[in-house]
Amino acid sequence: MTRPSPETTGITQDALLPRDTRRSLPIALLRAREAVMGHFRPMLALHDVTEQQWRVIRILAEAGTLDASEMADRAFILAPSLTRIIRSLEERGFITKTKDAQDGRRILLQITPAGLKIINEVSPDSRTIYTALEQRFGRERIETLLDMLDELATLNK
Amino acid sequence: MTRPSPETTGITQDALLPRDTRRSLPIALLRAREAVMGHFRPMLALHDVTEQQWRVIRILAEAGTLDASEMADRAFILAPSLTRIIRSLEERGFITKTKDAQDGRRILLQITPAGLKIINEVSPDSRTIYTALEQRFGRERIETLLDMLDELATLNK
DNA sequence: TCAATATACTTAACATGTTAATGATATCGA
DNA sequence: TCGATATCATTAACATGTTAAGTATATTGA
Repeated sequence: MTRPSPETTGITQDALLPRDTRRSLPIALLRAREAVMGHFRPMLALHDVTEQQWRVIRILAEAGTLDASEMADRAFILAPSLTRIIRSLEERGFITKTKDAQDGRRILLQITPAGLKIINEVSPDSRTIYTALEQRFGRERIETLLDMLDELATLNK
Repeated sequence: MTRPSPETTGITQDALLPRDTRRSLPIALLRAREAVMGHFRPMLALHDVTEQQWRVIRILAEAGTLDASEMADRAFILAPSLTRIIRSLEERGFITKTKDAQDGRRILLQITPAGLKIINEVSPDSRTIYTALEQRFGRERIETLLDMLDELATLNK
């Protein structure tokens, strides 16, 4: 995995070139994420939920009632996307949406029995996949990786 | 950062619950990636290029002429997205698109002088941001992280 | 109290992600 | 040689990402 010589790159002013793309942190993060999701996505598709829809109902099951802002934080979904996902999940009967009585700006989200049903259907498959990943990559190393990723994510906070 | 007790989560059947969302590898990868791109995106926006457009012209500058499939591999962009990005970059005069004479299915991509101009404008800013990141996170640790991410991405190949 | 400001969510507009289907060209094999 | 199959790129359709603007409600401070 050495960098090709300038003669083969079509460019010679090496000092002006950006970093080697193959060691780019953003792309490496994308590839890794995609590799991981590649294991989960087909299974989620079988249950007819998208990755983001799954994140939202899963977090609701985990945390109980949440308002949209907190959900956006936890699921790491931007507000405009969340608005659409909430609409879709509500139409499909997986969650309910009510206005907060104390603060009329806030929208409270709650999972429904149908939502819990999906959770119970998907969770075993999800666990199986995750366990296999853990065994292949190593539980310890996943923990290490999670710690590094968290540090990277919170560098400027 | 301990998991809340079941009483506060709205759920009691813990065995059926998915893994703790806060230690989810896909979300952690997303957060980390977003944190990194958060440094670069505003700068790219000033130069009026998206992250993906930047990846494409940067790889073209690095590698010379490439066909669309190879570009998709290297930039980690799916073919349908790449089709649109190529159209946009061609309209803006940053790349040229020609049919391969040997294989009529393939599209050959090449960077233009205008494309190189953008590279030369953006690269210094990009390097500055990356260097700052390296200093804060540690060059060694970035290398370690890149290795782990690469391994994760290639687990099933 | 009330005007200015801030916050929570939504909408708009455009770019990209994702899967499936399609069209065009190459390649393979009987 | 030619039909079956594979490969490359595009299109279609829908979901999400991203930034900016808009709407409604809360909060603040003179």
